[in-house]
Amino acid sequence: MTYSIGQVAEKLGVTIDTIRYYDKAGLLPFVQRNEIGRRVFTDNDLHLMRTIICLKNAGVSVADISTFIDLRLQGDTTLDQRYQLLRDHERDLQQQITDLQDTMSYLKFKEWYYQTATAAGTETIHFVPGTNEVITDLDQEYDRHLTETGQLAELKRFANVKDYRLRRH
Amino acid sequence: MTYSIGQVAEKLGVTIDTIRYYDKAGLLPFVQRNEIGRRVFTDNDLHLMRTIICLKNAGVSVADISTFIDLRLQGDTTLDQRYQLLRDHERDLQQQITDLQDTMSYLKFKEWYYQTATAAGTETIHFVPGTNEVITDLDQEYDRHLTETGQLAELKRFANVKDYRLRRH
DNA sequence: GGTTGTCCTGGAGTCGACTCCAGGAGATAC
DNA sequence: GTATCTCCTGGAGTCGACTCCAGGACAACC
Repeated sequence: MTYSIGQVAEKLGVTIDTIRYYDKAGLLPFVQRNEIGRRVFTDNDLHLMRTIICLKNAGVSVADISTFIDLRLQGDTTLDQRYQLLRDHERDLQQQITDLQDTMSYLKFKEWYYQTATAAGTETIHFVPGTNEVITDLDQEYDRHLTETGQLAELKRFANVKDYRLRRH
Repeated sequence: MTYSIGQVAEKLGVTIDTIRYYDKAGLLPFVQRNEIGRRVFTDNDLHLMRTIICLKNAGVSVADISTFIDLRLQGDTTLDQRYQLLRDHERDLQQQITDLQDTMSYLKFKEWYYQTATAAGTETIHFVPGTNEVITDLDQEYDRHLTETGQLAELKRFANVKDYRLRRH
């Protein structure tokens, strides 16, 4: 079973141009051509391309993915290098996830800020009276809110957010 | 207490150029100038800039952040719009986190693939004998591995990964 | 009064990852 | 036999978010 570039694009949810761009960039050296010069993709090629797309989703640059593909072409002697490369990107990815979770907890704080302000009809409930400055220890009030609604414990259970308050900027 | 652009850059961990770029882009209309035209930042400005940086971390574009700041300038009538805007970005952010977690589980599968291949000294243990094609139901073997090492249950507990196998491409 | 340091502006350049385009070639449909 | 479709190439253009640069101003120290 083989596929044309259009069918592959459809299957993988990317554009034809993107596939050609990846090919130009050296990510698809394994793809064969037919008599009239058109690309012919096998099921195995699709497997590999899914790995490429996965690495891309993990935030790996096209240049780094190219390195990975080169290693693959060199055969079994590079197995360990490829493993290490994936491990490195796993570390990056974990960092990205943690960062986004931190951002999420800040966003939730801000949502609480606007919810309470909307309820009060004015943002000034969060300001130092007579000024336009936000109360400095609004954190503590938010903590009380989290405790009251039983969300604090849940938040603290987040394995990789040791102290959400430290991370909330 | 006020700060110069250099001090703010230091405090927020961004470059001076980035701050000026944000100012040009309309993200910092609240920042005042002194007699000789230099920017003067207050503690309150820093608060706001942290929110801006948080939104940026959440993947919000500069254009969208600009909208948020504009709404803020319009006062209390826009409180609800600002809340909705944050909610929308929370949804995006949750999607991003879920996607990264899926990518992570695929990456872990690939690591297992290379670990076992390295242990065997050759990648061919994952190929259909006599070919260069990956065994199609390698998934199941990986499942067995996860079960044996007690990781499957843990993986399934991931709230937002309903079926990690569906998502692993 | 010269050097150094931090700031200012407008505008050009960069980078990654596409995305689009012109011009052309086989295959298929009517 | 011509219109339509899908494919090909090289190369130019785009987009967002910076990043850098030239040329200049003020302040502070020596």
